Amino acid sequence: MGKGSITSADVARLANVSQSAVSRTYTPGASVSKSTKERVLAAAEELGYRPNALARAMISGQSKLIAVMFAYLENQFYPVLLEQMCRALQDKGYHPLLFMTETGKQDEVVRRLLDYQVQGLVLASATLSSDLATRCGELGIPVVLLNREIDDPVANCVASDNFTGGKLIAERFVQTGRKKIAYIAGDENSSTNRDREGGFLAGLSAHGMQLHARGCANYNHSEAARVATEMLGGDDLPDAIFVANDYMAFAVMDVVRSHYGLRVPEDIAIAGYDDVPEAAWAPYQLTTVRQSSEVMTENAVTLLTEQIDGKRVEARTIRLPAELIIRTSA
Amino acid sequence: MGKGSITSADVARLANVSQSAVSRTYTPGASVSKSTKERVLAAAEELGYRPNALARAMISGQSKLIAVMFAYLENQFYPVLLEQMCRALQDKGYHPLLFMTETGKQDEVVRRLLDYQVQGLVLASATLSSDLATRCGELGIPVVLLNREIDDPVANCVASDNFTGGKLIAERFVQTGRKKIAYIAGDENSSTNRDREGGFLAGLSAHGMQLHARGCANYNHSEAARVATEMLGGDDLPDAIFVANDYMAFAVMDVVRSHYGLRVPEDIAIAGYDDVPEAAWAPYQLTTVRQSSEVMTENAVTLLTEQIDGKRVEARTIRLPAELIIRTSA
DNA sequence: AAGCGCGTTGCATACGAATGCAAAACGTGG
DNA sequence: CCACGTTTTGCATTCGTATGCAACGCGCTT
Repeated sequence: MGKGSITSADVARLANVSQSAVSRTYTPGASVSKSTKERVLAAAEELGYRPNALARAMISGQSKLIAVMFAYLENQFYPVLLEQMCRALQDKGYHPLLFMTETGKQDEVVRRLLDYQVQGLVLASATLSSDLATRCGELGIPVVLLNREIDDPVANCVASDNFTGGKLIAERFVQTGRKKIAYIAGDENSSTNRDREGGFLAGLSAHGMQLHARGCANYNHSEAARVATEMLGGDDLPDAIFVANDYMAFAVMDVVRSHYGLRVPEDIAIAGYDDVPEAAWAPYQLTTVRQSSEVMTENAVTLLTEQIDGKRVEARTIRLPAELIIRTSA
Repeated sequence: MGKGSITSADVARLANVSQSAVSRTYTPGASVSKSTKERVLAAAEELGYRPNALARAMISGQSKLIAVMFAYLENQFYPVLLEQMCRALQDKGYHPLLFMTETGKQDEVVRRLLDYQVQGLVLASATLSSDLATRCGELGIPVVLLNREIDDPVANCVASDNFTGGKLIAERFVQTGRKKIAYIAGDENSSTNRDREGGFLAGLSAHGMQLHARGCANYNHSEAARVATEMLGGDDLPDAIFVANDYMAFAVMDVVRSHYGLRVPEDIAIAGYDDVPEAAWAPYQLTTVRQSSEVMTENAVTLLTEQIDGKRVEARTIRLPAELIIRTSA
């Protein structure tokens, strides 16, 4: 940097104005006459000048940086979310600083992210610790949890109505005459799993039914395959399985068909959650609950920017309506 | 920021030392005695002090920021790459600033990214313009192109040996007795497509064969489905199709089986490129060419950091060996 | 005890842009 | 032509940290 970079002072010299004038030219709403502005811009153009965002951030306290944390990107729901989040932030003039972090090493990561004076924090992947969100809240930087809810009053949450979503799947199973209904859970500690399972069980018991079998696969593809293999290994097979997300549901369907030669949905109905793009693909045609990543992103960014701009202080939780997408798998 | 933030001066006051001493405590290799270092760290701990990375970046010229640009994340190869890139950069003390950008709006994005004084630039997705890389090279910031090659002397490139990869697929088709061989291209302007297709054609003509049909789907899932539908609509069907990447190959397989009721590989062999995780899933079992995202990432980060640290000035191109992964689709 | 050298320390300044304040330029009306 | 109000402008300072330089202290030698 040191050598080649052109500073506002350089531009000022060339344009025969003060450094302040240059600064004001690039500050919307500042007091500069049209003529000096033009001269500054011409000089800037000639030198290839661009204001140093870091210096600007220091003095204005506006880094325009937003930290975005994900635990993993394998589940296809998250890349989509990330892509949209990125574009939405860019459009509003913010810049996403991306962090990937498994549970456990979060403390270090959060410290480093705070070093960069980020103005907000977006947390995705259901498995991130939540007292971390609390800590940031204390420091006064707005936090949005995506696809996860906690009762902490400092964190904003955007999630789909997982309870209702689970219930919709239960009703679908019941209506299509399924009797032996199983559930394969995601991460037991996540709010998404808790709510989806809660809604699902509530839906079943509303019709006087209860779970036939249950397993847990931690939102992991290969674990889901293993759990499904076990679940179908006995002789009292389920005739329907609700899998806590699409990504695991794909693994389950693969086991059901390839390993056990069973048909979906004739022998077993399968349902997932998320409606990732792959759920609509021919081999799966997965019945699922849609979580619109566009809508989630939009809401998250709004919550964040409102707090940054000081338009609102208290955190909010937005629960988006669950929409059942019926395809052939159930 | 303004209010709550604790500065090195605050720590200095509490520890009864100068601000310099605090700074030196956090600068590896600086001259501080053990005793003052301890006092500083104690005071810092008490106040919850952390050095401001932005201020530090300004003066040292080391922002420790790396810009990472992707055009899209739908093709599952890219999220995997991104995740690994992120972790690798984090491990080396760098922080990825993520930008999503379609071709066309790149200029604006690049300008904004340069404002943040990034120390390096990673470009992924085969469809990014390449004179952009040139421009950054001129500004003296190292550039690495992932999964794309250009002949510009300022840009580092890391890609698999796409030519050989394409050739391997051709040989596989020939060896398994395929006669009417088709190709579905990705983006015509991308080096990946050029090389894969080139290698593929070379492989065919080495056995005195030539292409039976050709279409282009721009690395896009739905376009691939459309192109496949057209290609199989006539009465002189191909008996093998090489699709320029896995992501499109899935769409093609879906059309082949669901829309036309043909069997893979009995009626038509299908091959892809990338070996994304989904290629190993039961419904696809796709024969493909592996590009190891770990190895690509590793090489890219090394190239970048070497140039940043000034250990090397000239750019390099690394071509990773192509590995044929044979599954049941071909 | 004086002299030398090395490891520490603080002072002052720099990085590059934003901004409060006062001075200067401008424009208007009397 | 002057007085007054309204922009425009520049000066100086600020953000938080790093670093060259000079001063300092300590231990060791002669």
